[in-house]
Amino acid sequence: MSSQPRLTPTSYIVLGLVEASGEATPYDLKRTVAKSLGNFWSLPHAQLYAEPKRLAAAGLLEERQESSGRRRKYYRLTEQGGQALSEWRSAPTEEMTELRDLAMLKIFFGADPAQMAAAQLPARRRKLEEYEGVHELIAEHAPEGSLLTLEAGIRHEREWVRFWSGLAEEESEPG
Amino acid sequence: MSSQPRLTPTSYIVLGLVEASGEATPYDLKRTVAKSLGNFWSLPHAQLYAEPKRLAAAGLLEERQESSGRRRKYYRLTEQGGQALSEWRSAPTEEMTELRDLAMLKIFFGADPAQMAAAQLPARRRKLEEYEGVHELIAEHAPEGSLLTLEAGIRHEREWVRFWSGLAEEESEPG
DNA sequence: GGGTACATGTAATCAGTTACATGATTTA
DNA sequence: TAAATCATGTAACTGATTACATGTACCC
Repeated sequence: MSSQPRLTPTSYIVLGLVEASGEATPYDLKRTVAKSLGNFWSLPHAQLYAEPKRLAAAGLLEERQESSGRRRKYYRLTEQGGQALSEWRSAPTEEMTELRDLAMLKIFFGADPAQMAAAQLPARRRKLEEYEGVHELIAEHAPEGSLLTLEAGIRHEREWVRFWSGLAEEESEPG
Repeated sequence: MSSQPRLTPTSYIVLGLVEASGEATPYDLKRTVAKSLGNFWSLPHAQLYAEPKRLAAAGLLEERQESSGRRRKYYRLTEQGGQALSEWRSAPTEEMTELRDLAMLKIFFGADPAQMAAAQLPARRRKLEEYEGVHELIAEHAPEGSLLTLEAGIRHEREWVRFWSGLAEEESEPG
């Protein structure tokens, strides 16, 4: 009768993705993460095998295994799992993520800002462009939640680009 | 002769803080983190006991214990530790932290944006004000690195405030 | 002089990461 | 048909978090 283990963000990611799919294998989850969620909250694929198992043991997912061929494991929400997900999702949170940015950590400890900016700026710009491309592609049909997430990501990338631009050494115009 | 264990960000935080102090006990580190670094990269205090021990075993810190009274442990950088820190610090990184924001995760999975905004906005505003207060206090004398870190934090908080403001339900003016 | 908060640390657990392993498809 | 890549998973490790535990100083 499934004593509750601690539910982590990873747990809810799995529950949420399974809900969206109806039924999914860990590999399905992996692909979905790669496409949609992974940009702002990625997970190593091993967790997408381990976590559903935990959740199934806790009674929040139901596991079904193919009896032949690849013997894939399919998961779907149980009543209990659906309820846990709804409760979590509809509970507003004040929690605020820390920056935890490696480049900033180095700067905190005295690294040269201009040098760090030289490495960060192009990477941030690339990422920003990528996001903006995706946004254009999916703006019409994507569910509101994933659009908003993407938009938040874009805003913060823009902020990073502004920030690092300010620290980058000015390239003097040739001529 | 101390085989290198994996050095994590936590390791460099400890090395960096010890370098800044000259010599420090885990409790000193804890207080320093609480004041300066903890806002953008916090650690549970137990790690500030465990990690110096690891680093000492690896030859990057030198441990000295009081022989009486509280028998505190004092740590200072070894040559090797100083070098590891310098190398890490001066290596520019392209790595980009993901957002990993709980509220956004809930929204991704369909939570009501206005409700989430109602919880996030005041919290973000408080944090922003706090940062701005600290900034005014230390702007004159703080080392460049910690000022920049704080400024990055402020910019991102502002972005969050803008973002959630856009999602918050407009309070209709009474009258 | 008894309680409360600060100081200092250890132990146990567990989630997350890395590494390993192998079967099925596709492609050259 | 060999090589490479995709699909599917398990095992081992270890850093991070939580919980526990005790000593010292301060306060009423």
